[in-house]
Amino acid sequence: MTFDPKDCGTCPIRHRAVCARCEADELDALDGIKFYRSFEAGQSVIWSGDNMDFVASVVTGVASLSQAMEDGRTQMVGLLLPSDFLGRPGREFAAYDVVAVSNLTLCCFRRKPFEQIMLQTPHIGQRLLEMTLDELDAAREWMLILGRKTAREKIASLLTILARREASLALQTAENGTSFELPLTRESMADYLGLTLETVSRQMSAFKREGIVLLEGKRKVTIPDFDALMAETGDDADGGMVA
Amino acid sequence: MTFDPKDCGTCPIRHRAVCARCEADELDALDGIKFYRSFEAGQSVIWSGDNMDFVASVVTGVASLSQAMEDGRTQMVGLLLPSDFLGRPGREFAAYDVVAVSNLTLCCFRRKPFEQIMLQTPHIGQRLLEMTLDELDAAREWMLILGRKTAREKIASLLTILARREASLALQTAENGTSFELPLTRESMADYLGLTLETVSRQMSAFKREGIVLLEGKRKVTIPDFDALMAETGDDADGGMVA
DNA sequence: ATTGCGCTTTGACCCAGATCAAAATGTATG
DNA sequence: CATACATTTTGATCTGGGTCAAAGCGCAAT
Repeated sequence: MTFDPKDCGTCPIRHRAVCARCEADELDALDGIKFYRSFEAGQSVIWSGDNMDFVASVVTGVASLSQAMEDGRTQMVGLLLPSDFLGRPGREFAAYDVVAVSNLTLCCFRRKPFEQIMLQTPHIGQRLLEMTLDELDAAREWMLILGRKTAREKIASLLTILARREASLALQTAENGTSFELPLTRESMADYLGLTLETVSRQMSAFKREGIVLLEGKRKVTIPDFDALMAETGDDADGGMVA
Repeated sequence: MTFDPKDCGTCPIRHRAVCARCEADELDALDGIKFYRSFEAGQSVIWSGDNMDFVASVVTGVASLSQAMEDGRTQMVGLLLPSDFLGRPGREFAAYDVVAVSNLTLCCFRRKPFEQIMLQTPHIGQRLLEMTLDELDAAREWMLILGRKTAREKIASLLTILARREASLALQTAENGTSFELPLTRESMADYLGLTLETVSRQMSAFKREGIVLLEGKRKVTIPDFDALMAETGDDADGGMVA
């Protein structure tokens, strides 16, 4: 099925995005205020403090939210994958720097009318609440990673998270281990984890040396034994994230 | 005005909590499923993984949410002050350890009926969404602190946050600087900031020695020059948190 | 093929904060 | 008011990850 921007029925994130619970007439209302925007890998979507007159769903690709300190230190505070929501209803100015980590397509809604529609459409607010609560849980797991884990555990945790997301969004798990395209550069990984890119590189090399991950080229990652990787995250064995 | 548990009109968090936007009849519905619980400083409210059949608003006092790793490392991931919401509608088991940091009073709602009422009362869902978005912003500011700030900047940031909260909840700023009761032990501060308690103590001593904060006893904190403290946080001078 | 450029790897060294240990403050209890 | 226990402070030492520096890739453009 190819994606026809005119028809939400063909949209790849139709049943996971903020519009997931909408009925046909509700989709029509949204359709009237929506437009698509695309960005190439590396491009900036918006800068913190800029006026932001839209909110959006990530349709394809990956975007990062990050905060910068004036001396240049940077911390990624959000990683948006397909179906994730960008922006905050009621907020006029962007709170974070948003960058297209890979090629990116957004389904944008003009903010003011979106807020209006939201008032009349409980389904949207309900879904947004659910998504926001999920993001808050993810942020809290991330805080444990940032505050208490070693560099090695941080890398293992990130790979685990990416592998799981891949598995949930995609295809099937090949028997010979999980395998996916790393959407992040070493620097982005460092910004995600509160490390330097050198430390990220060293730990990746260590995992490669130990056979816990296999690297083809710089970006293709294969995890032959997912449990072995999990054991390095420092988390409970029983995959019991957010119990 | 003294607080009469029978009458939401006298409730100190009436216009900030999850029920802030409720009309009289909506409050009545909530009233039918609510009950109060109190905890002494240090007591556990609930353990991660426990069955949690209520959600709640903090009425008075302070509670912490934290995550523990099996080897004992602990990271605080939420600090709930009066009017903050505890629990997640639709979630059966607690995701975090919740501890009463100071003496604590909760206004609890039985979870199942609360979820029911929420479906019929957009005002509650709307307010909860707003509060959750605020918490997500706070979590993201916190992630910058955990990932990129020095110990000194972390302490300054925490004191700034507490002082600001105090200022917003309370009275007036005395001309001779802000002053408040530190609700956290050195260990809790360490858990909040991803440090050890020794490092927290050393940095507090340094600020005291430099006259940036004044300590009476172990808990009473006075900040003679708020801008001087702000300058130590590493944030933009123009107080422009979450722009 | 060669140059250039962005990204990654690797090495050598250093330091902020962790760890280990002890003393100094409270502050409850009998 | 002495004892016991929790909390905090301070000191001495160690180390994981940061910093600085220099090679190694790929890959695109000429």
